[in-house]
Amino acid sequence: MSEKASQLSRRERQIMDIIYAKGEATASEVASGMTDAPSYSTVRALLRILEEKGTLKHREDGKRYVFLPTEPVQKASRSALKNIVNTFFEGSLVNAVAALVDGREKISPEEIQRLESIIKQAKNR
Amino acid sequence: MSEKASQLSRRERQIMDIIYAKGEATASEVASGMTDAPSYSTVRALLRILEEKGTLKHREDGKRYVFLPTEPVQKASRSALKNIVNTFFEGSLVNAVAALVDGREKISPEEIQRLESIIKQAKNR
DNA sequence: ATCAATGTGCTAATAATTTAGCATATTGGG
DNA sequence: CCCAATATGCTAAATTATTAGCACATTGAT
Repeated sequence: MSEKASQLSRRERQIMDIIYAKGEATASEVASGMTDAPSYSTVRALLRILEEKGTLKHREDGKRYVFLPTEPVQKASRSALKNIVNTFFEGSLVNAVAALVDGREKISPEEIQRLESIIKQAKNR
Repeated sequence: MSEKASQLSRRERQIMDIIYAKGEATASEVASGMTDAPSYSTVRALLRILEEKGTLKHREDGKRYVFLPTEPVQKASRSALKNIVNTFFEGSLVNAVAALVDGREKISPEEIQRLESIIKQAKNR
């Protein structure tokens, strides 16, 4: 289990999710992305805390700060998936995929094709 | 996005994960499942809070309470997967599956076979 | 039948999170 | 040139979450 991720508080996670989804974001973008956003000031405070914790970093774009995750999205996403597979699917990759596919109304032929090629690739490894 | 789930605090989520993984659990089982467990008393307090929130319910087994999720595991797992797909994979099922498969060292022939049949089923729907 | 082990219920203190406010700097438009 | 808009830095209050303690009930073993 990724200990670090679960150390984040409710708001902190919410913010990280937004930033991961967007790739990177300014304080006001983060605020806009929250349905139940607190004040701008509060969002900035949380961003600062996340930066202190090392979860986020920022670059400067003119006078604004653009925040981005310290941990690359790929690593974070795999760790999140692994958590779910362990929590809900007893570690079974296949069961997780089944749930993903079943959860979908319909899957386009293009998607089917890509799924098939993913499996084909996995086969010869 | 599942709003309810993200309302849970750090400890609350930790407990829910344990209970989802086990299906159901007593207070002491939950405590055992936590690497950094606080006192038994604390765990019980959290279980009570989760029950007040409606996230958990319990049945009585002799004198003990056995706690189980209000929301069935299937529903919770799909909602968790959906969250991840939206947060990290721009809503793309296929990309999520790719990450799941890539994240694995090796996949057994049996697993490959099951994956293939999952896709076959999805195809004719 | 008594005592240790293990359970629940309730309460209260401490720690962490969440919140907003004020001071101040920079930029672009009128 | 000056002001509104939008930014950051810092601080402190308010709310939540986390924690443990005590009182009491039940069960099983000696």
